[in-house]
Amino acid sequence: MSLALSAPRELSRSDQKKAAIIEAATQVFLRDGYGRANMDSIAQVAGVSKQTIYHHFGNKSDLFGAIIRSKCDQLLEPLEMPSEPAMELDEALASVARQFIDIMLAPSSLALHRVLMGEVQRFPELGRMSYQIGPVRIVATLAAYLRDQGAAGRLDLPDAEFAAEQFYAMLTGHLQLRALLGVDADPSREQIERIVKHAVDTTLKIYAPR
Amino acid sequence: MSLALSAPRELSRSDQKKAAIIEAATQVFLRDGYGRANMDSIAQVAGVSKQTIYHHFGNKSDLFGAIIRSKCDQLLEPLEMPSEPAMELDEALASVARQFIDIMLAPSSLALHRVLMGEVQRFPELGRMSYQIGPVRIVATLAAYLRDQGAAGRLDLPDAEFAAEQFYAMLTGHLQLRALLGVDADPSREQIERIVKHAVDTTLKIYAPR
DNA sequence: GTCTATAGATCGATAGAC
DNA sequence: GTCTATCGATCTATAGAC
Repeated sequence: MSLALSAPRELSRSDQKKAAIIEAATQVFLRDGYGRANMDSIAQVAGVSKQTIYHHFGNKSDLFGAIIRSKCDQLLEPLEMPSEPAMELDEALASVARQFIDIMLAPSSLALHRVLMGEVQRFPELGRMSYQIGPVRIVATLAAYLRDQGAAGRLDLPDAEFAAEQFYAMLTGHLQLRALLGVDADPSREQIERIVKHAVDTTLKIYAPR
Repeated sequence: MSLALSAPRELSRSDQKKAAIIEAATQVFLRDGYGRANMDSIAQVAGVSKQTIYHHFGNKSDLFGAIIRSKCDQLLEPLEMPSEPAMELDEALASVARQFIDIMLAPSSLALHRVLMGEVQRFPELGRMSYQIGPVRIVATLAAYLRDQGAAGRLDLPDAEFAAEQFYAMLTGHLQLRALLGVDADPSREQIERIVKHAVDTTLKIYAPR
């Protein structure tokens, strides 16, 4: 009776376990770091046996690579530039700036960076990958927006890519370093707004059309 | 004969070994990270037995704290602001900026940050300490200089501390993140000069006296 | 494919001689 | 104070039953 029904709409038992392992491993690796994370904890959190993990992922470092990849994909999903021309330039930049800051101060984003930075020597390609998926995509998106504004005559930019990088740097600067070192991990809305306003004002002033 | 001579001018055998342990532990911890560093390697590099380490430092985490403290002290030693009034404002800022960048991209500085960020959960006070000794001191030194320039009428700053933080952020932004993630760890002189010039020009333009 | 049980290796810390 | 030798805990990875 229920034989044919379950085929297309559900993951197989095996794929369910695989997903559970990725979720559990993400949690444990980001909480404990690569070195202190152990396969027994991951198996316990995932509700599977250790051998099931080894069957699906081979070994600890491959499992680590898999969860970093999945986390990177997931973190940058909701990145959107304002496309409505109705929005004023300064409000559009401020809105993007708030988005960047929220992403970069999200607990899982901080945990990802912390874990990754401790392991760049061992997994150089993971550091490069997360940079490509994170900052590079953010800067490219912003640069494209700035270029459009330049073409429309609202800005005078010699190098949109560089301007985007510097905009990003002004936002990220102290907030991210502080958070990564565990100092003032939860800045107030006022602090954030001040930094956003400064970055937007500075960018508009420097690249104002003559 | 040589009995009284050696007293004041040399460290005792014990202190020599202690210094050797700190040097070896710094090297091993910064290279391998806290988790993968092991006491046997440290003992071997220092040329002492493991028990000698335990006698001087109690346990692994206390040894780690000791070497982080010593490294922090040592890294920020050569920080100087230009005090000669002969130097032009833009050249002075550029010279400080180059100093900051050199410090922050120094291999041992990067290694320190990487190791520390991976361990903030376990050693929260070490993250805070390194932030106080590093960025806070840098920003305070720069803010004092900017305040002087403001008092002399060469700048119009509502908040020297904030201006210093933003100057620092513009320098540190992408270079540090990239280096920490192992992407482009050795930027060219041209790249650095471009970032320095942009940070100096921006600061001077924004805070130009009316 | 999934489980239990365990091999094999590493490492922090200590005991005890000198 | 410093050494050698070793314990005991922990963890990755695998063997073998179902």
